[in-house]
Amino acid sequence: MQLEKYMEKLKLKGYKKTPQRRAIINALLKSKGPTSARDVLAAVQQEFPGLSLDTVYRNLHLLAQMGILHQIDLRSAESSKFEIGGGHHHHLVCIGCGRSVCLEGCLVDASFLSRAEEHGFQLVGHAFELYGYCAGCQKLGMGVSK
Amino acid sequence: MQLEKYMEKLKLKGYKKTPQRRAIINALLKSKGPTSARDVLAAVQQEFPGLSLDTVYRNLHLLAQMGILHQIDLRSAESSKFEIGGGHHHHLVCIGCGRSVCLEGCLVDASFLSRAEEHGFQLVGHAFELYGYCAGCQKLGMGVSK
DNA sequence: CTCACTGCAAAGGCTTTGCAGATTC
DNA sequence: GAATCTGCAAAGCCTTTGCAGTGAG
Repeated sequence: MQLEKYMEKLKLKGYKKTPQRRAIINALLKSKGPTSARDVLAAVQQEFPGLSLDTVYRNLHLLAQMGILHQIDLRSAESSKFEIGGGHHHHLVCIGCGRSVCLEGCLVDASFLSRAEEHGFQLVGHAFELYGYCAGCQKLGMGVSK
Repeated sequence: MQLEKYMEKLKLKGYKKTPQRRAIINALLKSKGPTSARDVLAAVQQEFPGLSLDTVYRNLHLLAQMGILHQIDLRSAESSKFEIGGGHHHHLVCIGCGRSVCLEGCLVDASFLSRAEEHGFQLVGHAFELYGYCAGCQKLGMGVSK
């Protein structure tokens, strides 16, 4: 069970195990892919009706700071998204209509990782996005003329 | 001269060559790496004191929609950033202190590009970021304990 | 002369912060 | 009992939108 592992991690750092926190982490674990603060609130709503958006934000930042989750800002998104653990989802974002497609798999280049280590970094995650025009938008003449 | 090439591209699409537009594109060309709307405004300020932030936003979106520049939202940044042309800068972002380091070079994986094409996308750019803890923050005990 | 563009001002949306009370340990 | 955490409310920022006047073609 991942949930309790994370709660324990928080406790070790002097943070408290509150039911709200537990619900938020649980929502993130159940969600697949990038999740916004509002998404979390919605997911937790039925199990925890009184939870406020402020609390979600505060916990999201705390968890991100601890490396439990990392924040990724998708170009197409209207708000910041967070992703827990190691599930990698990369995106193909259309500049024309804003729609995005998920690409399975992950291209982690070993040379890049080693370069990160040269800088003394301890890596916890990454994000990769491709930008372009989808087929539909190209038909509408939005693409780059060659 | 890149500037006039872009202005011409705009004209072809029916957009007008305004001095404000020229100043904005010029600022982006001179800037190295990701630039925010406010950065552009500041850069243009001395050459074009009256330029408004709204105009910067509108032009940034227009240029992004045309594929002249692409928008990247860096996790560490407080606002959206735009990058012109094909100069690739990837980043190593510290979760602890928010500082980021530029990584030269670019890992464009051929298999990813071909997968984008399978979706019918016409690519114009991409962004890649690594998240972790810098040496300083690890010393402060912010890293992930093993 | 027409259509696009700019500035101004106001509104919108996401996110953060201050504070008092409740909760964990 | 002490320190953290939550909710509420308000403020802060970045960004977008409406509108009238200006400017390019």
